[in-house]
This record gives sequence, C-alpha cells and structure tokens, in this order.
Amino acid sequence: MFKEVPAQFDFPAAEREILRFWEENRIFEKSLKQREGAPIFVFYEGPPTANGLPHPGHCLTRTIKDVFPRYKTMTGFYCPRKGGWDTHGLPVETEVCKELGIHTKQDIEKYGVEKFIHLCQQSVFRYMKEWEDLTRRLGFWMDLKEAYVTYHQSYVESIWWALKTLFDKGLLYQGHKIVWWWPQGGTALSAGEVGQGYREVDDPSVYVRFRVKGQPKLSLLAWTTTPWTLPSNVALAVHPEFTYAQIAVGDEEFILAQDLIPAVFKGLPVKLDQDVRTVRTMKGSELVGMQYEPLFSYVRPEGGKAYEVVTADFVTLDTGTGIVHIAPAFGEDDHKLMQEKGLGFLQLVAPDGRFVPEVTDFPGMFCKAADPEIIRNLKERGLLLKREQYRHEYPFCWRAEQDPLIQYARKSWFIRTTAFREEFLKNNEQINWLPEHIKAGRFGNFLEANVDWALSRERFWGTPLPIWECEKTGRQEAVCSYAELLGKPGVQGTEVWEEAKRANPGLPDDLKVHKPYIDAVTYDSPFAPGARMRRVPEVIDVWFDSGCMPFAQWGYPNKPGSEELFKSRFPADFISEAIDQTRGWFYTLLSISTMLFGEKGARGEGRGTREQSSQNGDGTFTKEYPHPFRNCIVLGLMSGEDGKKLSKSKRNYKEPSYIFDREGADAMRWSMLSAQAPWTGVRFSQENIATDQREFLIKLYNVYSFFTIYANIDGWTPSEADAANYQPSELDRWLMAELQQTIVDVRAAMDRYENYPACRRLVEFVDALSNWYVRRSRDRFWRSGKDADKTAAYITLWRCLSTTAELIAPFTPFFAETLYQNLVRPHVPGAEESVHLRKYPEADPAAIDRRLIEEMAIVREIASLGRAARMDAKMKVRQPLPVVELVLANPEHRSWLEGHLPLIAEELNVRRVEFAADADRYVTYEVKPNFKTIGPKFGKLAPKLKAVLPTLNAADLRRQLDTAGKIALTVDGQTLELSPEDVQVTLKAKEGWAAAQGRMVVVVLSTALTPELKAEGLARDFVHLVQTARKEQRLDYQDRIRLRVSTAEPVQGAIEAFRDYIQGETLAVELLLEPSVPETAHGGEIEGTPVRFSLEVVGKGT
RNA sequence: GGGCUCGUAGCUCAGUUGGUUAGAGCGCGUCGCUGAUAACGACGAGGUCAGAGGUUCGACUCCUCUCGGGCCCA
Repeated sequence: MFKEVPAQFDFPAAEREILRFWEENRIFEKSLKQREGAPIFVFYEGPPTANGLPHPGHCLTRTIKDVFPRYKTMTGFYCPRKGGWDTHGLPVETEVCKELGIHTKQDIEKYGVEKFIHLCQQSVFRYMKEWEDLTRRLGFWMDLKEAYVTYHQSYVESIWWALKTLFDKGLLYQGHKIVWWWPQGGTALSAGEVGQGYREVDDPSVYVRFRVKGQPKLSLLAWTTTPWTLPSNVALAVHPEFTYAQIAVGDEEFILAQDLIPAVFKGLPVKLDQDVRTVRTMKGSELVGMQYEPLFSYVRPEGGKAYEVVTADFVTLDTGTGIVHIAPAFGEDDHKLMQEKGLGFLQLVAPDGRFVPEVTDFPGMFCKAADPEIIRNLKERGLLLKREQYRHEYPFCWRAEQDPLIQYARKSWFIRTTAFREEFLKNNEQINWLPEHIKAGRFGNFLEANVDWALSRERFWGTPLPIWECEKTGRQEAVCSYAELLGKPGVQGTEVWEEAKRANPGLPDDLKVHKPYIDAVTYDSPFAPGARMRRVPEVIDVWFDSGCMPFAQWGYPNKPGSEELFKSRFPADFISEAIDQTRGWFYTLLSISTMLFGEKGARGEGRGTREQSSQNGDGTFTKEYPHPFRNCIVLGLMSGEDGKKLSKSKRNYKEPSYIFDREGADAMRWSMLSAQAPWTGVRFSQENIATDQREFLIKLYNVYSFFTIYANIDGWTPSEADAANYQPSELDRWLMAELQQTIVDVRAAMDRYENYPACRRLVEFVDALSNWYVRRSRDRFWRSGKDADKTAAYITLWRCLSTTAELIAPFTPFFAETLYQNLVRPHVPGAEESVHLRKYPEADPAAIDRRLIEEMAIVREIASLGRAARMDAKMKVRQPLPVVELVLANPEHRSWLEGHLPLIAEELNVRRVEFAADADRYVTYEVKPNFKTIGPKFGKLAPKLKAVLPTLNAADLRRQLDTAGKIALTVDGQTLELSPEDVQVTLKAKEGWAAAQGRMVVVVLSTALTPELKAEGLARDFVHLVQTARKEQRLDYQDRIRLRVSTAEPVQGAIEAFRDYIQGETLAVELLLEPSVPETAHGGEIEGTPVRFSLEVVGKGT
C-alpha cells in the first residue's frame, strides 16, 4: 500500500516534516559523503552580511545557488558548499552608530574605539537567525557550521598575505589623489561604494564673475555647481580650440565661449540682439596667462601658479560658460591639471567637511551647507551673474544616506590595478557569463575603464592594513600574519590585547588582529637603530575582504592544510549573484585573483598550460584563466509588487516567510526558476507564485494522488514479477518516450546552466502526463479486476512519477522527497534513504521513439479539432456519434495514424474513425510556399512564386507532388521545379460540415444520430448525474449503491436499454425504475426530461 | 553626458541561427468535460512586436537614429 494522499495537500506542513527528516537523518551530509572522491564541482558562496534582514530577492539568489549544486551532486559530482559571512566595514559601523545615536568619526573616537569595535563584532550576527532560517526553510543546502567569517583571524591573515604580496611587488602604494570622501565618516570610499549612493538632487548652479586683473569692468565668466569650492579656486581653464568672445553688456564686459552666450544670458533681462555687443573673439589658447582677481583671498595657493587662465582638454560646451573653475583640492580633473600645469594647491576644507578657520566669512561651516552663504556673499559683492537650480545625480554615503560625499584630495593607499587591465580582460574573456552580454558589456566595459583601487579607509571595523612604518625613516614593510609579527625583534604592545582579554574573557580571540589592539603592537625598526615600527592607521575596503574568499576561506597560505584545500577548490565552477555585484564581488574576485594567481601575476611570471596550474620555481602559484570562477549567472534585480525597488518601509512585498507558510518553499523556488530567465528583472508577486504552483506542482500532485488512490484500491505495488511481465500499451510507450526525451532536454539545459528552459520542459511533460496520459488511461485504472494492461498502466505511471521525483529534486526538493518517500522508498528493496541521494535520471535512448512522439502529437491535434467541431455543431461529447472522417494534408500520415484510430474514437466518443473517401467534398487544398527553402533557392522570385501559387489548381499540384514527386511551374517566364519540402499543402474545410481544420488535418463529424446513439447519449447523461450525486454524498470510490429512478420517456427507455452500462459505471448493484422517489432524492433533467433519483449505499468494497 | 540592458495581448512573461499565420499563463466572455484534480478542455475578444529609417526575396529577430523604463558610471 501507498500512504494515503489527502485531497487537500498542505505543502508547507509537508515541507516542515521533510526538513525534520533531512536534518534527523543528515541527508545533506550524506549526499556529500557519498560523493567523496568523485570529480569535484566547486561552488563559492558570495557572503551576505547578516546585519540586515533577508528579503524576497535573496530567495532568488539562494534558489539559484542551490539548484545547480544539487543537480551536479545528483549527476555524480562532489560539491561541497561552504557558507560565508561578510562581517566588516561601513555597513556594520553605521548600524552600530545608529544604535548609539552617534554619527561622526569624532563621535566614535570620543565613545572609545575599543568599546566600539566590541559592539561591531557583537552586531555582526544580529540577523544571523533570520538568515539561517531563510536558508534552511528554502531548502538551500549549505554548510553553515563551517562557514567562513571575514573577521576571523585566519581570514584576516589571508588578506594580509595577499596585501603583503602586492606590497612587496610595489603594487600597493600611497598616493595623494582625489578620492570620494565621506566627511562625517572621515574616510575615502571606493568606486564600488560610491556607485551605490548616487541620488538625484537639486544643487545650486552659479555663474560667477572673475574680475580680470587691472580691468575692473572686464570679467571671465565661470560656472560651477559646487560654490563651496570657490574659496579654494586656483585657476580658470579654457579649451585651446574653442572660440571665446569678449562682449559688452551695458557698462560691463565678459569673456565666455561664443556658442554659450545665448544659454548663459537666458533668463536675464538682457536682449541678445540689442544689449550685447561683441568686442572681439579669440581662441581659448589666446587667453592663456590672463590674470584675474581671486573671489576670496583668505589664503594664497602654495607651490605653483595661481589666479590665471590655463588650457584644458576636458572643457566642454555642454553646460556652463566654456570657462571652468579649477580647484585642485576638490576635483580629479583639476588635480591632474594642477600637476600638468604647475598650479598651486589650496584646500580650505578640513577632512571633517568644515571650512578651516582661515575662511573667516564661514568658519567651521559644513562646506556644502555653506553654499547659500557663499552665493549671498558673491551676490553682495556683485560677483554673481546668475543662479539656477541644477538637477543631477550626486553621490551620498551608501551607508549614511543623508551624508553627501565630496571629492577631496587626500593621501591614501591604492592598489595599482591599472597595471593589470589587460590581464583582467584576458581572464574575463574565458569566463562563461550568463547572460552572455555581461562579458563584453557591463563587466568588460568596467574593466576597460579600470582605475587604481582606492583601498584604505580611515575607519575602525575592518581588516587592518598590515603595514608597519619606521617612525624615523618612514620606510615601510608588510606583515602576513600575527605570528610573523610576534617574531619581529623587540615586539611590544601585545599586552594591550592580553589585558583586555583578561578583563573580559569572553572576547573572541579574533579581535587581537583588529583595531585598536593591533595598533599597539610595535617592534624594532630594521631601517634605523633605536627606531620603532608602528602600524599605519588605516583599515581596508570591505570589498577587498570578500574578493579574497577563494583562498581566505581556507586561511591560505598560513593555516596548515589550507594549501591543498585551496588548490583543489580553485577556481569555482559556478557562482551567482545579482547584477549589482558587477563592480562589487565579481570585480573584487576577478581582480584579486588575477593579480595574485594570474598568468602574469604578482607572484611571478610563471605560466601554466590550459587547465593546469603550476608551482613555479620560486614557490609561487599561477593558474590558467579563467579564475576564480568559470561560470557566473548574473541575476536580475527583483522589484516589489508595484514594480519599484524592494522597500521595507513601502511594504511592497510579502515577507518570504509569508509565502513559505502559504504556498511553501517549493512554490517559491519553482516560481523563481520556472517563470523567466533568472537575469530578467523580475517583479515579485505572491499571486504569480500561486499561479506557477498550480501550473506545475499541483498538477503533478493530482496525478500522484490519482495514482495512489487506484493503486491502493487494486493493492498494486511495484514488484519484480510485474516488471518482468511489462506489456506496455502504445500510450505507455508514448509516455515513456516523452519521459526519456524530457530527461535528455532537462539535462542538456542544466548542463548549460539554463534552469529556465529545463523548467519549461518539465512543465510541458507534466502537462502531457496529466492532460493526456492520465485522461486517456482513466478507464484502464477504473476497470475492475486485474489484467496485464492495467498492470502495465500502473507500472508506467509509477515509473514515470518516480523518475519525475528525481528529475525535479534539484528544483523542488521537498515535493520530490514527498513523492519519493511514498512511491519508491518503501517499495523498492535497497532504495536510497532520500531522493537526494539518488543519481539523476539518465535517458535510455532506445526508449525515445521519435515517430511515436510525433504521431501522438497529431492524434492530440485531431482530438482537439474534434472537440472544436463538436462545439461548432453544439454536439456535446457525451453524445456518441457514428463516424468522424479525417482528411490529411500529408497522405504519409495515414499509415502513422492507422494504429491510433481506436484511441481517437474513444476520445471523441464516436463509433468509427475513417479516412475520408471523398475528401474533396469536405475540403479545399491550398499550396503554400515554404520560404525557408525557396528563399535561398529562388531569391527574388520567391514572393512572385507566392503570388502565383494560389492561382493554380491546388488539387492538381498536390496530385503532381504525389505522382511525380515534384511540381514544375513557370514564374516570370522562368521554369521552376518545386520539391515536396518547398511547399506546404494545407487544408481548408468547406462550409456546411461539422468540421475543424488544423495545419495537417481536417476533422469532419457526422452528426446523423440513430435512435440507439441518441439513447446512449441519454444514458451517459444519466450516469453523469449519478456520479455527481455520489460525489455530493461523499461516497467512497468503492461503495456499492442501490439506485431508484423516476423519470419519463425517452430517458426511461434509454436507462432500460443501457442498464448494464449504467450499473457498471455507477457501481449500482440494483437499479430500480419507480413511479416516484422520495422528496429527498436528487433531481435534474436530461434534454428537458425531468429525472429524480435516490441512491443508498448497500455495500463497501468489491 | 557616456555605457549596458529592456520595451511583444489588460497583467506577468516566452519567442530557438532572419522564413511571411508572433505564443503561453493569468484576467475577461461563451461553451463544454469531470468519481484524480485547489482542476481541466475548446472557442472568442485583445498586438501597427515602443517609433522612424535602412539591409534583405523576406525583419519581432540584423544595423542606425529617436522616444520611454531600469541598472551602472561621469
């Protein structure tokens, strides 16, 4: 017996039970264990940060990350899945700040760095439970116990190793450059971080007069959207090739780009044609060296020229005046220009974003907040020409959304990634990106435009930059582990950590490699006698942490045993994250890996051959591209139910747990996997999840339920004996052929990392199973008794469901388990404990009868057309008809169909199916060209051929084709010869028949009814009424009944005539025709004749 | 301003190397079937495949431009 399957299935409850089963029996662990020694399939988990709550978008990520490892495991690979957590950086620091109610860097220092770090460490796993719950409930199999954690000492030391490697090669350097600066946070941010904080804002945009020296009436007009940088102005830039005009307006004169005059004076009370007079025009190059009076003269720039016009190629005519205000402290172009032209430098804003005291008009004001004051000041002094609002994208801190970033000249640490640009591209070229356009598109472009990585952060909770500096000489060296540090001569300061640990024994030891403890550690300088080496104060960009995970997750190379682990699991075969990681994780992984292990890596110049790594003579390790990942699915961003960004506060999505409790995890997974390609930006919708569940899981469930009901009635279970005597019907063979083809197709798609086509194929199969096989086989199961045919049906359906359970296991692991535990495990000796310990189905090519599949497709089309014809003729399916005639477009199909006529007859409820003897009565033929073949063959004649064909006698053409195998005709004076594949013969049903046409066949119904057929129709109607009543009375399937009927002619006669049939169908041991039946009886009517009947149970079972 | 990407039915989405008749599901309407079914089937309405050019015998598909959305960058 199979366990009874309830009519109403509670997916969530079943899933919870299966979760318990998996955990109690350690199925995941076993699935790994049994593949030890098999070829490895390497998966890298991109670490999430657990200090925020997971949302539906993470369900997509985690589903995709789960389905391929599961698939690979079932297909024979060993696929360990080590989890990971990203724990450092600004996201953590800002969360802690919010709780403490503090904001700026000074606040943190006042609060105490040591206490602050402790809070950061404690907050890292704030939502760990939610993440673990989501992971577990979704059925994402992942080793969370052994997860790597980026703040752990071994992880940090791996990063140190990487940084030391780069440092020793001169690839890690300190530079004075313009960085994106977060004033309140007191640190620079990387390109990746800045990119996450852009927002559209209105900024002031001002046109300012720079008075030319010695000519108080003449001004150079410049434009800027950052008035706060004006006090730090050093020069003005013009384009050497543009034409500039000196114009007189009233008693004033201006210099600006000629083409921009209309735009600049727009909105001012100046009529261009009347009030403006051009004094002279000149090339930008002619303005070079012109001196002007500074707007503010708090401090004079140092180190070079100041307050004069220079040329610059970056000047454009898109906006502004064609004259650009240059402040080298606050703009990248400006800074470069300073170096090129030998300009002076002036930085009147302190690192905290406030004006320095020398700026006496606005001392201590936050620079951006001072904009209005500066504008007012300029206006009062007559230096402002015009002021507008300018709407543009401007970056804010990605973690403190109210804080604008500023471009700011600062000394910081950089990685010379630009030296590896070509290598990055070469590596990228070898990666299989899905969708493909990422490679040359977004990611490739990003690599092309590579800039040196701004690595350092002047912050607290991050991997400390492992560089110690000689206090006397300033010379530096890098350290790759705590142990190495302790081995240095004259080490001091470790007691700071030891004391903290003594005072607070609960402190994790990992903290000793963090600030402030690590900062206390100093040692004797090898560069100057008596001097100490002290660590530089910076920590590093958190994104560098995650990019190190291929080796840092193992603690490579410091940790014993890590080398083997790292090298055997490098590179990853598969990773997947959303598209926002293009400049995030995808980049950090690729760039770090290329620099460290690339063919031309920092570790040496050694080369391995393809698919080979080499241990070079100097102990370095390089690897052929691609690495560190071969295949990458880039997911689309998920939006909320309203199509907008997922937003907790807008509540535009249902919590994942809501779906898990309603539709279940499988429904969620299935929807993510089957509804669209994963890189489609998908709109999250509970309704769609429910729909997708109906389309597949519920349909499959119904088949499963059907099977168990009847198998239990007949006491059928799979047995060797039955299998040995398997006599499949044609329908059985067809279903098995479809199943095998499905296996082939699903495997092929999954091998290409294409879950979507794989799912569509499964949907198609389950539809065929449910809507054709089961429907057409219902009678075989319903029949009483047991025979070889019925057994064959059980075997077929059972095999099919069992195999389907295996096929869907990676996609919907819970329901697959439900099926397996009931259908297979108890009934097959030696069956694996779980479907997830099975091998993925392998197709049996011998069972794929392509012709049978095609034939059945035609049969299904005929059935569909027959139903359509009945509909037209208003002839319901219960009414048997004498004959249906088929007219085929392709006579070849006749032999195909001959074996299937009984099936068609039954499906269409007709006595006979015939091929029309006189087809021309019912149809006309049309011969249409097949452009796919005639296009290349005849070129320009093809459309003319199309025009000619309908003018010819189609029946003749068809005959020619039949007899001669070709058609000869003349088009445009040229004789053409058409072969059978050049044309398509189609049919059109003539008016006046109950007929329906398809591409290949016309189905004609005969609607002439004999009294006998009519009576049978009535009898069937009656059966229908009784069956409905049985269902209403909730009778058991096998209950025997006594039927009392009261009706009139012609129904009464029909019932009498078909008494045996009716009793058989309704399981009525007695059928009594009576003048009247009790009031409580069922009532209805058949073709206008009233019928009343009652039924009572007289026996159970057979 | 630049790059990438998307624009197909009321909604959510498919659409294989270009082939002349563009599909599915949901929703809507009509009809039908059902003792596995929270179902199912048939039919119908609903599309200038964002728009304009171009290449081609032939364009939803390839190219160019424009418009609109998204993402990324400046």
